[in-house]
Amino acid sequence: MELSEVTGDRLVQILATLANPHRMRILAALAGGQDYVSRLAREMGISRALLQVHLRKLEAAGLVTSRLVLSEDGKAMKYYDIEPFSLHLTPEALAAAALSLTADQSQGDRK
Amino acid sequence: MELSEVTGDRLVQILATLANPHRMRILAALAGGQDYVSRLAREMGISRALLQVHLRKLEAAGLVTSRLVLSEDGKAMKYYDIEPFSLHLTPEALAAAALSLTADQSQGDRK
DNA sequence: AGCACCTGCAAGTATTTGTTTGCAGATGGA
DNA sequence: TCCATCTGCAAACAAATACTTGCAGGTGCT
Repeated sequence: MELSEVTGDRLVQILATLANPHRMRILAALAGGQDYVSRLAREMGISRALLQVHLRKLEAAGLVTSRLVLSEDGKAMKYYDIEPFSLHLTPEALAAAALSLTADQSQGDRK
Repeated sequence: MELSEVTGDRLVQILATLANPHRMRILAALAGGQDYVSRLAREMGISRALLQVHLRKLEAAGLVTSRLVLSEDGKAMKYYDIEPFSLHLTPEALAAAALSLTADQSQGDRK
């Protein structure tokens, strides 16, 4: 995923997702290879519930992908992989992205 | 500012600061040249108080710098400039940054 | 003095985000 | 059956962020 391919709103979402210690560690762990939820939770020393919440955010932001895999012994395991990305943040790049931010509040109507 | 120069904690701070529509627009505006608070607020159509809050965050993250300038007509204006940065975010780069995240909670003590 | 500019900040509230706890369902093996 | 493993999620609470409002101080010009 490249910076030029994302809208301003999506970039905000991606950055907000990356801006969290837990999620940064999760990505770091997955950078070393795919893993499934329970094991990853054990390795990181955090609760499965908490990990799941963060994984959902990461997936919503498109930074990781998941797939359900049936292990040899019949257990259903959910594996997560990193979705490669390369975002080169510079003032100019952000300025370009800012152009595609949705209106919302803030602009146009000062009283 | 380069990615290799910042710690994981600082990277989290920087990303959290960038992950906001207002701040992204502010950077976009400043990318076009320095500006002072009141004028910038007018151009963006947001309140000065709100702008100041965001500018303080941007400055705390080291993304902009400020200096007080006395205009010809005696008014004290606070000018803000962008502090150039170039952060190339990739899974590997984040994994490296994650190594320098401070301990806090999350790691080491699963019960 | 009154108005138009410039600055700064804190208190209070609204909103969003993060975390825990608890429950539920499934499989395989002892 | 009971235990260990895997999954999922929502409700409730805690904490961090965002935003508004209101006040205060300054200069210069009419």
